[in-house]
Amino acid sequence: MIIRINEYSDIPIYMQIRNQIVMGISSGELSAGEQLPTVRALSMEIGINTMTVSKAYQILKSEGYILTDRKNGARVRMEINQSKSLSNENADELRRIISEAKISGIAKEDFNKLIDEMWGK
Amino acid sequence: MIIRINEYSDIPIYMQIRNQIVMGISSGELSAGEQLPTVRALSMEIGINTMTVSKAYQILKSEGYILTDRKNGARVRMEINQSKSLSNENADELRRIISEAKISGIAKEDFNKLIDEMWGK
Amino acid sequence: MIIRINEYSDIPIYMQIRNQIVMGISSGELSAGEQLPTVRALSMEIGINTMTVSKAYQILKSEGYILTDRKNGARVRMEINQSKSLSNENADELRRIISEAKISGIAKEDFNKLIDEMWGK
Amino acid sequence: MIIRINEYSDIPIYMQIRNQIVMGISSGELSAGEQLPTVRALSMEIGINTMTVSKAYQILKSEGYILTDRKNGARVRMEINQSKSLSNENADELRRIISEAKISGIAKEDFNKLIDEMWGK
DNA sequence: GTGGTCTAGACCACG
DNA sequence: GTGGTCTAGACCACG
Repeated sequence: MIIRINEYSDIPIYMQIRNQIVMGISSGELSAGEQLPTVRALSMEIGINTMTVSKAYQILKSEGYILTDRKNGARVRMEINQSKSLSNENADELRRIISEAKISGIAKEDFNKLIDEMWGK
Repeated sequence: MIIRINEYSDIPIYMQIRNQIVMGISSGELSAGEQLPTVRALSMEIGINTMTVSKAYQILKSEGYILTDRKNGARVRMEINQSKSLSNENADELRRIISEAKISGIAKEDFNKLIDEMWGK
Repeated sequence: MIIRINEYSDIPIYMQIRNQIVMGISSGELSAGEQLPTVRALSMEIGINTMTVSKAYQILKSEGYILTDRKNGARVRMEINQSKSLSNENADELRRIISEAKISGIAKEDFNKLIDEMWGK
Repeated sequence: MIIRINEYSDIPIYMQIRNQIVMGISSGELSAGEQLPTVRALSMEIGINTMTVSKAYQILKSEGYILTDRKNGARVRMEINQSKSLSNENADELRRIISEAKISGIAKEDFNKLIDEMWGK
């Protein structure tokens, strides 16, 4: 899995890493139980500090997406907690995005199509 | 229109103001041409620095949502640019939210229902 | 409130800080809404790096014990979530401690007295 | 006696082994003088490095819980030192746990009941 | 002035 | 070899 950092983004690097790994898990690009690159390997690959990668991994761990053990590094968790609901933050964000979509003149059916595409088959 | 600030949110206050005004425009609570409160009035009402409100208005202006002139203060723009598409940032955010929704076990039809509710009739 | 770091402890410094603040809240030494020292002030006071203090505060924040805002720094949260149960980790620790207490020959009534003292009137 | 290792726990494996053996002694599952499995046998059984098991046994020996000799391997000590008091570390941990229990809204009588259950009849 | 982010570099426990 | 911890120092956004 390739992580791409946008150094000009307002989103902190550790959060970009976190987000891309979550999206990789969601898309199936990273499968349950799969090994993630080591903190050192990933930090060298994308040219950032190990602390920054480590912070991303710790967030993913605290969110229950990955597990780390001392021997093997980090792996995607086999059973991720299925809350079956959006976090309040994500719900707020979604409301904001929908508001902006409506103002920009996107039709409801086009927005639905966009969601379908992003969700995947 | 009432603006509610969460001073402990990770979202900067100026961005909370900006977001709520955009959502007000989108919902129709703020209509085209409608006068916004002055920077001074709004800052007093929500108990924050005028600079913070001013920053929110500047962003809204640069995004094309409002117009300001010295005489009349700020007003909702009559014709907001209808790009008919999401910004790259919003598209990225939407992808992230959908990813997290999928991992959390939300069914596609339930997500669609949520979108419908948020979008409004 | 005075924070004391034991540099020889196996417990990481950020965790010692976190623990002492939690105990301060529990004992009432830190009351709801009370201002915590700034990251910089506390790090200077106890002679450690700001990052280490910052990590302690971030953990306390994520656990719901404190709130931070950009203007005023960190404060004890007014309503802390009342789960009314021990975490699994704390329950495991408690079981281990009780086992060791029993082996060391502590009588049940003496252990109860110890709990009473620690709990406070 | 069955040892269960959680490879993802923050508690080092050697400490998990140490803890479970101490709890086994405390509960009576391991009786005074009873033979422990050899380092080699236990390490194979739970699928970990012999060094890790060896470290656990060394700690148990230094704490006075077991005796080792080349001929007979490790055995539970006949008379374990009865200090009749908690170690400083355990007392600190207990204070921390009680603090968190109080904050989480657990009533004193419920905490006492929990202690009773964990202590056993 | 406040917390948040990031780096370069170091050391350590674990296994 | 792995992640975890910590430092000294810097810069930044927010308000």
